[in-house]
Amino acid sequence: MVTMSDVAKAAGVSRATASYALRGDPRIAPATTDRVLQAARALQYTTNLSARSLRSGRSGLIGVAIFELDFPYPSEMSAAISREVARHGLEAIVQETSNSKESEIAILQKVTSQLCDGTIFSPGNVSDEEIRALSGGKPVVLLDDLSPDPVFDSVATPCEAGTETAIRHLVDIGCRRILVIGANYDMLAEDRGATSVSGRRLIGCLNAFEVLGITPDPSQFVSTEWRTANARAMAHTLVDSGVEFDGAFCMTDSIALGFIRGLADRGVNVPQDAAVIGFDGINECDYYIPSLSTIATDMEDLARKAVGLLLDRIDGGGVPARTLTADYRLVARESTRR
Amino acid sequence: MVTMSDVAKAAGVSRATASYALRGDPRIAPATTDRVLQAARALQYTTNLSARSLRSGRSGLIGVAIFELDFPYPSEMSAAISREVARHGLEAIVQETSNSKESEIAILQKVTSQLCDGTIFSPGNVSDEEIRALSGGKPVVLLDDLSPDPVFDSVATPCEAGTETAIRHLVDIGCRRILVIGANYDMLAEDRGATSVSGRRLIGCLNAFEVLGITPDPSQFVSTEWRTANARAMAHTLVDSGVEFDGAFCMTDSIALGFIRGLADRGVNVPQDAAVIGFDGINECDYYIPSLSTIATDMEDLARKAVGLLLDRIDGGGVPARTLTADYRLVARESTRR
DNA sequence: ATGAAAGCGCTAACAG
DNA sequence: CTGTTAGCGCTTTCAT
Repeated sequence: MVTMSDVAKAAGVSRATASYALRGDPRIAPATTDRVLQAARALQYTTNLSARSLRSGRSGLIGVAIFELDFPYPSEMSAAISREVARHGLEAIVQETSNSKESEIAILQKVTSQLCDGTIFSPGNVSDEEIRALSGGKPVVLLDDLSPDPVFDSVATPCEAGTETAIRHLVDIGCRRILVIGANYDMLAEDRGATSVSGRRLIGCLNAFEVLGITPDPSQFVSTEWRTANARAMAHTLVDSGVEFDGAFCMTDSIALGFIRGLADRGVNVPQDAAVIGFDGINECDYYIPSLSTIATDMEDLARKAVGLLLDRIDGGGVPARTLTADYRLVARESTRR
Repeated sequence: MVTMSDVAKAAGVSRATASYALRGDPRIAPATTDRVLQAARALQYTTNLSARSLRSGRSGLIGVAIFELDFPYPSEMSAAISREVARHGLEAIVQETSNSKESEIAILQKVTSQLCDGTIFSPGNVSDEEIRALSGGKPVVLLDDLSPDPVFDSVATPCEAGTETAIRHLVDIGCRRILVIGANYDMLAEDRGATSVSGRRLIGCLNAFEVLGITPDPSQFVSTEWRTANARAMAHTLVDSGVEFDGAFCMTDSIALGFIRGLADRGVNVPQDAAVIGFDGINECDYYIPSLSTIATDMEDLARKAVGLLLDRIDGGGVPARTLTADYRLVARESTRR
C-alpha cells in the first residue's frame, strides 16, 4: 500500500506539505503542488479513507438508508439520491434497512454515525429520539418523517395534495363510486392518522371528498398490506364479494398494478369497467398494460431537496429543522381513459 | 463522543482489556467482560469504524457495486446480496456505478480498496487489470465477468443454458418463426461473442437452433438497446415493417415487457399472435398483463454463491479464481400459453 | 511556503 | 488474565 509518506518522499517534501498539496491548498507553491500531484499519480496513490475520516471526521460519504431495495419506488428513489449526491462530488452508499428495527439501528450506529458525513434516512421502526441518540450528532435528513413536531430536516412526499388531485381526477372522468385501496380507515379514529404516509393520503382523500361534496362511506376504504400480491388478492376478494365500484385510487403504484392484475384475473377490465390511479410515478406505469395513471412524485426534486438540506446541515447552521415537500404531477394514462 | 478509553475507565480496566472484552476474546475473565459490556451499554458506546478499520484493516463492510439502481434486475440482485451479507453478520453498502468508467474507478479506489473487506462488483467499463490495480489487493467477486481467462472469482448468470431452455420452450409450444430481441448478431463475426452477456445468450440461441435442426436467419436477430423504451420502439418498427413471427425470446425481462407493450400498441396480442419469453425473473413478470414467461435466475443462489466466494477469499486462500454459475428455472406463464 | 510533531480511536504484539 | 506500548495513515496546529 502506498501512503502519503511515499508520495512526500518521492516529491521531496514533508508529509504535511504533501497533504496540503494533494488537497489543493493555496498556501503551497504551484510548482510544489505539481510535483506532489505528479508523484501521487506515478505511485497510484489514493488517500486512505479510514485515516482521513478518523483524523478529520470527514469521509465524503453520504449514507442512504432505505427500507427495501427490490421494489420500484424505493430503488428509484435511492438511484435519484445517489445521482444527486454524485453531482455534489460526494459518494452515496445505500443500505437496506429491510424494515427491521435491528437493522435500522445497526446502520445508524455503525455506519451513519461513524463513517458518513450525513445520512438520508427513511425511518420505519425507530423514533426521533433513537435516531438522535444513534446518529451520534451526525446530520440526518428523514424521508416522509411525520412526527407532529419534527426534530430533523425532512422531505415529504406530497401526500395530501397528491391524493386530492388523484381523487379529483377520478371524479372528473365520471367515477361515482370510488374505492381507496391500501387505506386504513380505523387509523383515523385514533389520531387523524397524520403521522403516517397512509394516514396522510387518507386525509387527502377525505379532503377531496369533502370539497367535491361527496359523503364517504367506510366501505369504500379497503385496508391491505402495501404489496402487489396482497393488492391482487384483495381485488379477487372484492370482485368475488360483489362490491360495486367504477374507480379506485391506490395508495401506491405497486398496489395499483397488483390491483389491476387482480381485476384482470376476474375479468374486470381497466379502464372500461373501472378506472384506476396510483401514486408514486414508478417507471413501470408507462409500459404496463394498461399504462397506469398516477400521481408522480418528482424524484429528482425530492433528491435535490433531501441532499440540499443535508449539505446545508453538514456545513453548518444550527438552524431549526425544516420540512420540504417534493413536487408532483398528475400523469393521466390509459388506466383512467374513459 | 464516547471512546473506548471512557468505557475502560468506567469499567476500571485498561483500554486493551476493554478492547478484548468488547470483542468477546476468551482470554478475558467473564466477570471482567461483563463489567466492560455493562459500562459500554451504559455509556452508549459504539466502536469507531474508521479507527478499527485503520488499525486492523477490517471494517465488516462488504461493497456491492451495481450499474443501475433503478431497474428491477440490478435492484433485486443488490437486495438479494445485501440480505445474504447480513446473514453473515456483515453490512452491505451498495453503490451505483451508473455504467460510467469514472464512477467505477472512484468506487473501487475510494471505497472498495479503502473501506470494504471485499466487494461484489458488476464490471462495465473497467478491465480486469484496472480492477486489480484499483482494488488495492482487496478481494473482489465479479458478476458476469466474461474474460476468457478470469483473474477474479465470479458468478455468472446461466446465459447459454438458460437461453437454450427458453428457445426450446418456444419451439415446444409450436413457434416456427422466432425472433431474438436484444441480440447483436454482428458480434459473432468478431469473437464468437463469448465475452459479453448478450453474446453468450446469443450463443445459447444458436446452440438451441442447431440442436433443434433449425437454420437461423440473421434477420431473426434484432439488435436494440437493452432498455424497455427501446424494445417498445423496436416492436413498433418490426410490426410496421411487416416482419412475420410467432415467438420472441428477449434477452432480458425488461426488454420483453417493453416489447410486449410495443406489440400491444400495434394491436398484436401476446400470446395469441405471438409468444414472448424473457430472461432474469424479475418480480414484475408475475403481475404484468400478460404475465411473462421467463428464465428466472435464482437470485438467492446467485447471492449465496457470490458472497460465499467473497468470504472464502477474505479469510484466506490464495486459491485460483473460481467461476460459478447461478441456478435458473423456466417459469412458464401467460405470455407463452397457447 | 514548508516542516515537525501531536494525536484521531483503535488493535495487536509483547510483557508481566 | 490484564496492562503497556507502539503504531495504522492522515490532518492540523504551531513553528520556522
